[in-house]
Amino acid sequence: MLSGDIPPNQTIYIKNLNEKIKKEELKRSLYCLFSQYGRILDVVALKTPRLRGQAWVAFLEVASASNAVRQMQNFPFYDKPMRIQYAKTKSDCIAEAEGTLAPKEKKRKQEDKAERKRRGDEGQQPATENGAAAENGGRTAPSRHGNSNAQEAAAPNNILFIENLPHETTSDMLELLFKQFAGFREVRMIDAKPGIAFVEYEDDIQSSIAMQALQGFKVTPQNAVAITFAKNLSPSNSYRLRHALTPMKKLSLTVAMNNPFDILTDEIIHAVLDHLDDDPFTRKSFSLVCKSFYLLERLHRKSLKPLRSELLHGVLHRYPSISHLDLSCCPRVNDPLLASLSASWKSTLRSINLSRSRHFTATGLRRLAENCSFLVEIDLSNGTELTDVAAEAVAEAKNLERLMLARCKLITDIGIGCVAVGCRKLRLLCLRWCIRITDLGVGFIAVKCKELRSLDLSCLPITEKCLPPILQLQHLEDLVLEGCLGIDDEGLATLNHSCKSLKTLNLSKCQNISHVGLSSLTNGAEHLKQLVLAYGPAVTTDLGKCLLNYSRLKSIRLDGCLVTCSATKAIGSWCASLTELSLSKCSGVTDECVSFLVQSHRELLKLDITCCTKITYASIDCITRSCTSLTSLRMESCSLVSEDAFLLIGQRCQFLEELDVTDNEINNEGLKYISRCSKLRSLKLGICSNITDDGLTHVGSGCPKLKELDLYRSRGITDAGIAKIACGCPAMEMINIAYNDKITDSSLISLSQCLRLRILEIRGCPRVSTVGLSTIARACRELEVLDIKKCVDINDNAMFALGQFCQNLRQINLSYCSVTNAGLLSLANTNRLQNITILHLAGLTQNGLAAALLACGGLTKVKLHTSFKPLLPKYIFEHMEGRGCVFHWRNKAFQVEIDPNGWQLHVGKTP
DNA sequence: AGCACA
Repeated sequence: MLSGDIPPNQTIYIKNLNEKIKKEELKRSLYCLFSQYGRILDVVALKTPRLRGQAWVAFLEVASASNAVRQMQNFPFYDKPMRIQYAKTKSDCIAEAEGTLAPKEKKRKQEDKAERKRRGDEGQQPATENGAAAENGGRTAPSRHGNSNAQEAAAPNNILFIENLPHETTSDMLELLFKQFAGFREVRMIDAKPGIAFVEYEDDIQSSIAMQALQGFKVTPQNAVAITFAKNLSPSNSYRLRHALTPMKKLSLTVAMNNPFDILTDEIIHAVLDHLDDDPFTRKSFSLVCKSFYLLERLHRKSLKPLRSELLHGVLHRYPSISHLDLSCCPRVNDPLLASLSASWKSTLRSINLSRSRHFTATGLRRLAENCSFLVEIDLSNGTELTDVAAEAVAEAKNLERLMLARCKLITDIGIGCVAVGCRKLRLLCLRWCIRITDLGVGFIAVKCKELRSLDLSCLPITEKCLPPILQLQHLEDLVLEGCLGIDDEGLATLNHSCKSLKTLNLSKCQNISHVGLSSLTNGAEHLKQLVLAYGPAVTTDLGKCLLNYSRLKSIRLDGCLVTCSATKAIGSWCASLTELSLSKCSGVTDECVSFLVQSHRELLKLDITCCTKITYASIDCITRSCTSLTSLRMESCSLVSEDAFLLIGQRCQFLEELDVTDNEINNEGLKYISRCSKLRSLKLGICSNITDDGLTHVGSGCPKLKELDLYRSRGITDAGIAKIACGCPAMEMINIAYNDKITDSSLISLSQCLRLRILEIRGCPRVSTVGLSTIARACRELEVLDIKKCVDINDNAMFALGQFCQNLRQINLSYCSVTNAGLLSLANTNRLQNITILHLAGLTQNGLAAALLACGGLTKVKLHTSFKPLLPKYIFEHMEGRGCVFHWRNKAFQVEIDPNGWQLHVGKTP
């Protein structure tokens, strides 16, 4: 090791530091960097010819120093790898703390230094006598820096000296000003000397903070106060200053002078960072505050979602503590990359998402599983090329708790058998669409992995034969058997076990299971909370009665089922109340059913009655009367519900956060009432042709929290309505105003106030142009998804603006716009573009397209017109597909214009 | 490469 023969020491010695970094910054950064290993007593760095590029960090504990020597060895710090050893001698601050720093020793040290200096300087400086050299050096030092003693600032202390006060200032006035800061003690003024004052705080840090905050404060327009530390301290204060400050406090004080944030301890900053974890933008702003925040953020960062795999190599060393790696934006992840990341984050990596990545094999997975022994989660969904060898490699991850293998269609019972043997700690396993896995593999899993909590077996060719061991799992809470057509009533009747721990059961699309099978399967499942029976057999009275066995049931989804009225009456006659009920697309649901249900489930929070086409005003009356705490109501296409029903929603359901009334008869009066729901976050008003700007005005003034608004084909609206929305809903993240022919640039200009806008759909708005979109691009820098299909007046200039300002753009549909080669190419500047659709761009040539495709390095999905296929050189496809991009070809004919009376499009001929 | 505390 680099520490060589030097015995362990509380202090570490670091060399090969970047000599360009200023001393104070270097000390501060070292402090930040090393405080992860323990309490630091002092950081020493000097810029003298002999000592530049080196530093000492003194820890309270030897163990901290040892860890620092080992773990930070060669850590790239200001672009240079640090070389770390134990220090050869004891630091003075430690000797002082131990009470062993004798004055004698100090003197001896000084002499040593003088001696060395003399020897080192031979030939360059005339030799001087020992004592004289030492003393002289001490005295001349300040004058070298060009500061006379008289002008030199006093050392930081607890008393501030205030100058340039208006003569009429009283101590009361000053007290008011200075007592806002913690630690305030008193103001002292001298009658004979107007214009100055002394303000005392409890300690130097508190006085420093007040100084920072009030420096230059204008008491009157002419009197900006000047604050310095007081110079002539009373004897008691000067004693305090000499003895109360530990070396570390001195350091943090010097630091506080430059940056007020630096007086925060690392623990506090880490606690702040813990709360920022899921928001990349906040973290980014955080690390831009100052260099030490930047550094700490790097060290603290635990999750990473790189936009491209090429970028990953560069950050392997930058972020030493990554535990969660999301590679879902990286279509190409090869074995060497898996090997190097698993080497870098060997002891930290706990979770990795490879669900959208390809080009790796069992070899890479094996390295991952072997290196990262703390790995608990791997998402390999969509690994359609992965075989049993890959599953065998995954089985090396002995601590794995969550494994997602959805659509790994080549993996068989053999592969899953390896996983069962290797990963005994599995708690969650998703085998959805692993169509080669049969009863054998599933049964084996259930026998071996006793810790399983959650098991997804959707669409597997399994039968009831694999169920007995599954139902014996002691902790199983979540079982998904969606689309398992091999399981039927007859088979289920053979079961004699029940799973008591089961909390959620999903039997959607299980056409062969009726209430008979359901009760055999859930016999004794007294903790069942959620039941999904969507798209299954008819919901009959018997089924309804069967549900009565589960007294703790909170949520039922019956989407797409034929529901009889008597069945809903049975469901309605429970004593306990459901919180979530979905009846979307249930044919057979009438007002009578709904009324019955909601009257006995008054605690309902979420209700979905999408496409319950028979219900009317009466249902809405009943729902809103009974379920006043409703937070989500989805009722798209309930076309018999009359316009006055919507008033009731606004009057009675003040807690609504989500409302979908797409394709309903709602009018402005209804919107007026609905805008009383001030908690509304999502409002869908697509194809609501009765609403106009008046209605939107109400929404704009009543729903300040709105994040999502859908006005697709709500053809009564104009720019004036959008202006009210833009003004009243600053939190807006997603807006759809597609196919509204009255919308112009003016709407886009108003929407540019919504700085958090992420998704903008203006497809088929023929009157918007480059001007409007460029304004959006300049203002809404978080834009991720943009649909401008058929906006024929949008041209290259708008693309230039997007390329310049919208660095987060992920997805764009440009079909039928007036964009040409140059505009398309400029989108490559956004760096993050993954998904692009271009059918019919008149100004685009094959060379322009080829150049743009190559330039947009992060593309994962490209939708093009078939006519381009033979025109592009073959190597383009090879190259793009090699990078992980998938091409989708469409052969739609050129569509000329939008039918002003509806959404049927005239189909014209190709140009 | 270089081990100090100003």
